[in-house]
Amino acid sequence: MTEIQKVYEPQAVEEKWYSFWLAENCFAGNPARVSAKRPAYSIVIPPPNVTGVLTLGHVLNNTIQDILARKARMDGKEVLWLPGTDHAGIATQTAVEKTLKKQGEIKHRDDLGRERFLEKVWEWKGRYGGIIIQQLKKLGASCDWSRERFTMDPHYNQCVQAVFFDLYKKGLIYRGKRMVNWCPASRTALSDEEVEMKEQKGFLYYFRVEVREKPGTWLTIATTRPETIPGDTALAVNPKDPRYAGLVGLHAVRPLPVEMPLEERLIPIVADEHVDFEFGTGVLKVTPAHDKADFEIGARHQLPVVDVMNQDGTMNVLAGATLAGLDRFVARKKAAEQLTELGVLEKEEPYTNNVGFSERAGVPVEPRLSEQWFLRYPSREKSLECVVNETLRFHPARWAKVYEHWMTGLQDWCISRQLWWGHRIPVWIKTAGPSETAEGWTQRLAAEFPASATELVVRASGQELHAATVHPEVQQKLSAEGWVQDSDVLDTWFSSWLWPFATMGWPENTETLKAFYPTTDLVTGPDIIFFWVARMIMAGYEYMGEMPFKNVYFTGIIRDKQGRKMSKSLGNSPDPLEIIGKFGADALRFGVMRSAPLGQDVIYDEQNVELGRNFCNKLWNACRFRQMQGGDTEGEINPAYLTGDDRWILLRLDQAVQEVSAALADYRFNEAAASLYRFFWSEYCDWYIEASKAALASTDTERRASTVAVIDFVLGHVVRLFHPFLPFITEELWHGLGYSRDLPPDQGGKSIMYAPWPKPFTAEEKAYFGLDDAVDRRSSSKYELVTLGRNLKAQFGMPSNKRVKFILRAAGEIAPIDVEVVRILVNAETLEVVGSGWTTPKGVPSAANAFGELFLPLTGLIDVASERTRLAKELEKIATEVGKVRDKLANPEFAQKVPAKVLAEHEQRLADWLAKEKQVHSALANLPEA
RNA sequence: GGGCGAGUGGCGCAGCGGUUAGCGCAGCUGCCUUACACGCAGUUGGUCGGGGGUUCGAAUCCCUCCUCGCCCACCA
Repeated sequence: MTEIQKVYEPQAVEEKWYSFWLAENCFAGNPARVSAKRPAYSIVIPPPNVTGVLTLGHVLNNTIQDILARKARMDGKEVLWLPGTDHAGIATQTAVEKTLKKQGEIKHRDDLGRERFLEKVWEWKGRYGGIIIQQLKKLGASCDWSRERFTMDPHYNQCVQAVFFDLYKKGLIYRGKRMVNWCPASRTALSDEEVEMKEQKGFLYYFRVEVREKPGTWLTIATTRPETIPGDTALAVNPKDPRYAGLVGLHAVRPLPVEMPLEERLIPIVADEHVDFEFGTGVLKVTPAHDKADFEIGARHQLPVVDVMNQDGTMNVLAGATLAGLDRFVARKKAAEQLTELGVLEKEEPYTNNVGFSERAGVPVEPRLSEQWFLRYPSREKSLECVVNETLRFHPARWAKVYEHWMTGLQDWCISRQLWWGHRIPVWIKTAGPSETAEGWTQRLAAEFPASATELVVRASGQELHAATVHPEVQQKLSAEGWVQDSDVLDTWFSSWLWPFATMGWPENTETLKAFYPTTDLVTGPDIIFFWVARMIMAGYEYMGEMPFKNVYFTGIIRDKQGRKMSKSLGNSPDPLEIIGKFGADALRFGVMRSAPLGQDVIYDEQNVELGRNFCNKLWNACRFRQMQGGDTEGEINPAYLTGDDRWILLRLDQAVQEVSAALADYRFNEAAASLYRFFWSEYCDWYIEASKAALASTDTERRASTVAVIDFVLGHVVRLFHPFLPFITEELWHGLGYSRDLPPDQGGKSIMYAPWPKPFTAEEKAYFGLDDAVDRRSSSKYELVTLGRNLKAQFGMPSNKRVKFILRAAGEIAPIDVEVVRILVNAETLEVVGSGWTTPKGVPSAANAFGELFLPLTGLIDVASERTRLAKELEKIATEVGKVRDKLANPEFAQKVPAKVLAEHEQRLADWLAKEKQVHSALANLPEA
């Protein structure tokens, strides 16, 4: 540290080191360096939306990835953390469209047309596309930026097309007219996963219809959607329902549209198992065009399908003159009014039911019959199996169940979207003319383009011919011949699912793929387990023959203090960049990680970041303290000079190294952070540094040098252990303290990120430094006695800075250095050491433990009565505990059944309490008469 | 309706068969003791959601109930 400031100021330090890392190419993952001795470690980033901005969710997610990547580098692995962004079809298109509308440029995207609109989106991407990447850099993310990918890169587009083509060829992709989830706001189909069920308050409308063949016979029907009545093409009852047994096969008169001739409003009454006769009246109106279940009933009974709605959710002419043109929700009310006017509405009751919402647009989806592309998922068995048998591990493991459940009930995936921003479907369509056949076209094109044989499939589909091809010349030819390319694009996730290998150069078998696929860890939120994780696994097996990652770590969701999800609309989502500006990136990282238990939601509280900031400052100052001591950097530790405190801190360090390594291996980041925090703050700073001041003040230069060497040893470990969490400050300290000095560049000489991860001591090292349990116990009990001594002062109302005289009667031999340590720690003016023969003067408060006895001679200043009360209270507590242990031991069954070890423990505990009781008794007896 | 997760001092968490139930924050009381007031020392709070059971022994295992959160599910 060139400049020693009292307070750590992160901004300049962060700038400096991030530029340094980039300039030195520290983040590059190089397949050529991978070997048996240097194994590969890889992560692909969950690509954020290209036009997105950093949220706390990203902070959590990417900090975890960065910790994993940095730890792996320190473990000597060749690390590739591959970054990039996602084109995010609907989200981006809607955002751009909205902005253009707001700016008054257009009313609808149709005003621009496909080409010009796409130009605008690319323009937008150019303007805002880099923001989130820059923000990730501020966080300290150690991605290999030279490999940044975008899901609409030309190469990536080729991958998507190739995969589409391949699946089409395999017959897994098909086109069909089916019920899909239609979003009237975005005017596109959605997959089932993009639909969110929400409770909706509405009404259940009861209306009646007359049976044509039995005038005077009326049936009452309950529905939540009266506006779809004009689309009803049947009534259905359960075949087992005795109430309606005689009516099946007859007809009812549909009330709407009113202007329609009665004969055209006759609909059959059919019997279908699907009808629940407990619900409503047991009579179901069947609207095949606007309900998935109804569609199926319709199919079973060959009912006509009458679509009464437009793409945008307004009613069309088939809904009748009154409803036509109205929005579906307005039409609902209007239809109810019409029923009232007709006198057939019996009642409306308030009713709450589940309605599917488009998760992007936030409006109810409309089940709608339309022509779409579907995918029957490939490689399903392997994908299910690998998670079930834990070849691919989920952390926490419970998500495996969720995955299993979904994989078991897999439905085909609707992959086409009626959008413009995305990968256009590589299929050309033509209405088949007379004598035109798929075979004919295949032969013709194959003759003209011999190389196209494996890149072209022509199929007949009803009246149409479909030519799927990834061959550019064939594509041109088809256009020239009057074929028209399908105007739909693919679901964004149809490109994202290729991410782990498409970003590494697939379909070529690149060096990168060979070295880094499958990736090691994937870090993502459980909310995209189906959207992304599951699909990547299937794509991985299908195209690489192997799983895409070995581990998936599912983060929690970031919530605010009140436990609410962070959201823009609630305004409870703080800007991470502002937080970084205020507290520093390390502070944010540490604050978030400390409060992020494995797989548990994270409550975000700025206080945690403040704590992180304070922690960095503490670390800074502890290193500053070291620097003020001068002396050689990382000198030799001479075992002959090690104090009890030195040995104790080395033992505790060893413990911390083990704890942190184990926690990180299990993805228990918060525990790793907590271990480090505790070790560094409570053990190293609060006890060791203070105790070491005795040795540092020593005139014995050897002793002093040895302690400085211990400090360097511990700090050198501490900064490395912290580096994955706090990359910036640790880099600064690593160089500032000169720990990088004698190391080769690839082992920490250049950057701490290549310094080896600390290892626990070997048995030999422990023996060499004389580290054993006895050392630990003795120092611990020394510190415990210090605490008791401090308590004495506090109890007698002495300010902690008041330097008084203490007397110590040690339980055994005591080294002179320890006397000085105790003196400093209790902040005594003098500490007089007396022998066991020393008699206690009357009225001197004392405290004792295994280490010895401390006396605080106050020469008559103490309040005898309150001291008596205090000791009496203490005795009371001891008596309770003694009682508890005695009762246990007295229980014959206890002695019989309990393991010997536990029995011994209890006996020891009793002895300890009794000893303590004796001490308190004598202290009490020692009080002067009142 | 099914599945999952969580209920421990004011707040956030740890402990998951045997400890005097821990930790951090906040609170309170002293302190600017020359690394750090983004700090130091000391300290008040809980009997572990309710009930039942297993056990020599339960916050920890089992059963049941309650509360909260998430996911899945075509009852109109």
